[in-house]
Amino acid sequence: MSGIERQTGVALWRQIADEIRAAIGNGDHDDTGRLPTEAVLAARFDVNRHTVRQALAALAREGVVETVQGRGTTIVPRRRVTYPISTRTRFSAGLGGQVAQAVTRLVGVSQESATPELAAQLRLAEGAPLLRLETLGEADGVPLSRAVHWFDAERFAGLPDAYRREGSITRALAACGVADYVRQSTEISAAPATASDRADLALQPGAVVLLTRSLNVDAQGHPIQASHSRFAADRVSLSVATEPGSSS
Amino acid sequence: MSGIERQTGVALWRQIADEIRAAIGNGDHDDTGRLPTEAVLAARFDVNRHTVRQALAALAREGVVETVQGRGTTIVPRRRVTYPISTRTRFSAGLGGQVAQAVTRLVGVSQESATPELAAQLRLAEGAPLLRLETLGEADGVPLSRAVHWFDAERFAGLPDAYRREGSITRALAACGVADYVRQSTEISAAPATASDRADLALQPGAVVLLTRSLNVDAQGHPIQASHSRFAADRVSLSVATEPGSSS
DNA sequence: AGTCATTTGTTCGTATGTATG
DNA sequence: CCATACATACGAACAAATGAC
Repeated sequence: MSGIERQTGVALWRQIADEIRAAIGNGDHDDTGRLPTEAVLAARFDVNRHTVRQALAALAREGVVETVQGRGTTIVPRRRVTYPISTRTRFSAGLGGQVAQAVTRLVGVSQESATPELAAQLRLAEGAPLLRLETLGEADGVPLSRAVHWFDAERFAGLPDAYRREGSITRALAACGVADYVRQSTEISAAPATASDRADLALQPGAVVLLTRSLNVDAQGHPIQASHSRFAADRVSLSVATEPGSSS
Repeated sequence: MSGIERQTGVALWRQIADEIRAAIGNGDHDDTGRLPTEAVLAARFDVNRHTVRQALAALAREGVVETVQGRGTTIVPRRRVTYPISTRTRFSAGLGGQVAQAVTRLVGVSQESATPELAAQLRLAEGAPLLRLETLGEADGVPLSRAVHWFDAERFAGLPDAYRREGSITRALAACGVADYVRQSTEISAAPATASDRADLALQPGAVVLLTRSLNVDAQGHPIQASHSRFAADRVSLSVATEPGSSS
């Protein structure tokens, strides 16, 4: 069972590159961080050595591995940031300690009318005006997530200006009179990265994104913010603590 | 910005198929459930109509769309099962109401020694004997998830037999003296489906899996079960409720 | 019924990419 | 490096089915 298939529209060298990248991501390698030789890989995947070389060349271009003549191919170490999901979910604070600098940048502000789904979530009339903020989450200069946030445009008219002043949604909401809010629900799925994901998050073709749809409510339990986030799955994992007292 | 790229090792028709599949998954289509004509899609992606046809043919083979001569291509309605993650996470019960029949099948039992990570999670000595159960979760005959569960082999020696009698981990644990348990933590990530994922979950090449690593503890807070699960991302989404009183 | 525009299905040929040995 | 076999992509036709008039 070599695992790769022909005539699937994906070139063998790319399938092999994807398998090796996934294996590296799962930590399936010995302590040396050394990949098997090209001849061994060619035998394992049941392809010609040329094909393995093409796969390794692609991974080297991505920066996943490094190949040196006479020495072999070694894995370039990389780590995955864990993003906690709890009642207190906030982007920058959640990454604290794992990275030197976590920032969210505002990349777009617009107004649109509520779809049925968003209206129901935010308890507004269908078609009600919504404020739409697009943000890019980065850690140490590496893009981690792209998100779209929707707010009641009437209640939060001053939010974009506040965001530009304060530099975070939490502080911008505080400036708009929301002293506190909690994450009520999060729905998580995953999908292949789209072309715009690849552009915004600097991903390779074949990469995967983690998708979340979440709702934040204020202290009175009234919904204030609906969000759709897209995380680079090879750089982020989500952590859910399900302890009864997790609200503290 | 057509979004697709040439010479990436992924055939254009497959990139287009992936884009269309993702768009359908995101609900980006009008109410008619009708796809644009081949000519329109060819113009949008800036490719020949043949190439679009190849992409649509692949999606039709997957069952995502249906094409009729003279009429066009329509989306085959499909829904995604939502799997709730909470302190009370149980496979079959969580899907109740969404599907007619949810079952977990035991597909493998073996014994192995604890890795450092598993030993720390289960509070056992490194190398301690572990019971390893592999299960396949299905809903209405469609495979949804594949999971590996680890238990202390000494404490739960009778578990495999109990599972075969009872047909569920929850009831098997009850038979082993664990009247109740709760989900303590869940870590979620995503990755391209591996070859064995595709085989076990009947996935197409290019499919994506949602990965969870979780820990269950008994009423005294002592860890009893560590699990690694792999969900078919196009058939399952995970739902996290983060309400303070969600333990009920 | 028939006509028409629209849309998918099929068949040529040609050029380039992929994979092997 | 080469030669060979097959997959991929394009272009230009024409055939066949659909739905509306």
